[in-house]
Amino acid sequence: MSSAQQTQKALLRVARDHFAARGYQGTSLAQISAELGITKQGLLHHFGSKERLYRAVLGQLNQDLLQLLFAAMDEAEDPEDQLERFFVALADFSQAEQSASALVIGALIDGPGQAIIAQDAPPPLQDFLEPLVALVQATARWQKAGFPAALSIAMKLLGATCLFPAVRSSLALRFGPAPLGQAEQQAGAHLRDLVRRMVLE
Amino acid sequence: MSSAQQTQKALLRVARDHFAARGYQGTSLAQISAELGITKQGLLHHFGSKERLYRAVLGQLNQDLLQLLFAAMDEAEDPEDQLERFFVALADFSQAEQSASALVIGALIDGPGQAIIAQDAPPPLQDFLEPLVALVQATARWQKAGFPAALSIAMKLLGATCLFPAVRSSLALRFGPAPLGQAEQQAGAHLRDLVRRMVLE
DNA sequence: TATGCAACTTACCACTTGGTAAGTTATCTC
DNA sequence: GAGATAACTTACCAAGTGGTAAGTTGCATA
Repeated sequence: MSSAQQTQKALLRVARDHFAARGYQGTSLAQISAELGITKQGLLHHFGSKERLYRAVLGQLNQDLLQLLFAAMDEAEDPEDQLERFFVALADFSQAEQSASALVIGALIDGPGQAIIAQDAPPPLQDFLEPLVALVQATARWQKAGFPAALSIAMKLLGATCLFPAVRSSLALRFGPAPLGQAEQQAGAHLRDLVRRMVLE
Repeated sequence: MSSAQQTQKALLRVARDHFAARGYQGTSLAQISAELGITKQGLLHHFGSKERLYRAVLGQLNQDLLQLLFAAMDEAEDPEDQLERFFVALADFSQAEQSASALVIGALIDGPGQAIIAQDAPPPLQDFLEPLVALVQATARWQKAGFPAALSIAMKLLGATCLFPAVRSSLALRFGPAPLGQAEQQAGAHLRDLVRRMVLE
């Protein structure tokens, strides 16, 4: 990997954490570049604008999610098992990369529609959402219910998976770090149970 | 009701919609006051600061959620039925008041921890979260699992309920308004099913 | 050694942000 | 009618925003 790609990856990593922790509007290029030890304009040199930087972060996230999804689809035969594996993998991923779930929620909430992302650009995470909904629709339980039903179910599963990791630090302040640690340990099993119950007849 | 209270309610309503649609950081006092037809300083006169205005909005939301929760608890005997009724009521409420679910997610994500809300102040929605978790813990399935498990389950149910309404407009742009309308119609039934499957043994 | 180019930096810029100070107007009570 | 108080307004302000322009540095290749 060239050193240019290395630096870009480092920039993206720091930018991703800032966007995840404070949202798009709450993140300033000055903050990111200060943490990187470069000037704001050095950051702009690589990505051109704040919006393009955000899109690059979401593009990376999109790839990560797609990789999790396809890996889960390779590991199992039935769509039901594939979904279960994917969401558990997503929960694990969100636990390891604290930023992921907050980014997912943020990208969905202020993805298109608001002025953050240009309307002609492809909506962020769309490449990931479409096969996910298709996978829900491939299950025996939901294949006759139509696309809107599959979309509704997919969003419920995604919400159940992503909210907890995204608000983890907030909950730790509310209920104490010890209960939160225990809750986090059990979250994976609970999620597996939830997905199975929603996907099996 | 005095006219002062009436105007304050109108201010809160408009502010709530802005905070819900664009988040705390993305909302400016100038935008809110422009929509209200008053000056930014007229708005500050009532609430003192942006943070206090936000806290007032979240306080109102907290009351609304508590009312839904207690109403559900009055309507049924078993904690399982109470939970089912509450989450369906919350979904209906989120459909009527488009801002509610986005506010819930926002309040949880950037509630305490970040610099938005002063750390000594009580965390927003805490009065609502505690009885909700307690209600989960009162069910036969989860009462032996301990508080952390109940917290994990409560957040999953909340995420499953709130994500879809919060990202509704974004999804409408992605998949078209017609499928979204159908998905919205079925979301209540899906949610009822999900809560029941997670709460019953 | 010369050329070119990516990777920056310094210096700005126009604009918006939340917030303060002081003054004005209307309303309500005594 | 007098006085107080709530409900504003106009006029600012310092700080921070994303972004542009122009220059500098260092390295790779011809």
